[in-house]
Amino acid sequence: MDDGFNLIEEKMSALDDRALEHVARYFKALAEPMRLKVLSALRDGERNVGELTEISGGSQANVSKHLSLLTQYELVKRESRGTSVYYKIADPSVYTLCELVCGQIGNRLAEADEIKKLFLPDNKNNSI
Amino acid sequence: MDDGFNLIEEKMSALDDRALEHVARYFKALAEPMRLKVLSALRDGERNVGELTEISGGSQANVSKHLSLLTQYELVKRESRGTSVYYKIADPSVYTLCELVCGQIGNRLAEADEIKKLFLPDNKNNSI
DNA sequence: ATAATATATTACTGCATAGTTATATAGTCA
DNA sequence: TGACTATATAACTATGCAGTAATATATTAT
Repeated sequence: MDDGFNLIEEKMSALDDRALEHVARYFKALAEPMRLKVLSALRDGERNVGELTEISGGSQANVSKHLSLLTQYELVKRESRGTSVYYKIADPSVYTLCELVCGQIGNRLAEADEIKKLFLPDNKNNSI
Repeated sequence: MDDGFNLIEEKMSALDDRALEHVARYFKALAEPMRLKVLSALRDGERNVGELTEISGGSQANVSKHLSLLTQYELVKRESRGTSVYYKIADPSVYTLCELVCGQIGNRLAEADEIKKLFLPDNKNNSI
């Protein structure tokens, strides 16, 4: 009984709750279709808010809010240039995450294969 | 203008919304500290609900609900044995995801390093 | 059958947040 | 300066969901 509790306590000490919350928060940033859409649009390079709004099909206000959140979580970087604001990926390894998830889902879902391409390196046939 | 719209439309066609929602849903499953705790507890092998409840420090009902969700999303597998129900990881690549995120956060947060170990292969010093 | 234990589920509360509309801020150009 | 454009923010609504308390279901043992 006592030993059992000690073992548990060790586990708990390792599981620093504050750190776990950070990890969860990061996943949460990726847990929104619209944000994934924005991130996918940034795969080929920077885009300003207007472009992202058009590409995503969302409202300007909504896209701006999502970009604000992504900036807070340091998934994207913000650069104001002239009257526009350009965003770009802060760390490309975010696409590795997306690919992994697509791969996992792809095991049970055929449709996931299509979006997997979105997070993979350049298609080469950007014109088509 | 027309060409611009076509380019956008191509992007949109590629971004199958339904598929994006699946990816988002998967990330959402990982976007909860308690669920991460449970997944981390399952790293060394299967556990029943009672053990997971004790390890996580949550209530039985809450842990059960999280396990139900993780089962739905096929992150864990459920096996009823006797009066207990045992859960185990459905696909170990979930830990790759966690490690990646810990790595990204670790770049800005020292505390993330500790939990990174939780998602890495056996510590060997399980007794300590 | 009854009791005891393990797990799941229901009904509920409170909080976080996605999306909208309207407005504010900031940069550019006349 | 004032008009114009791009982006951000505020106030609001609606929805989802984490957590709790109580109850239901199911398995085992007596």
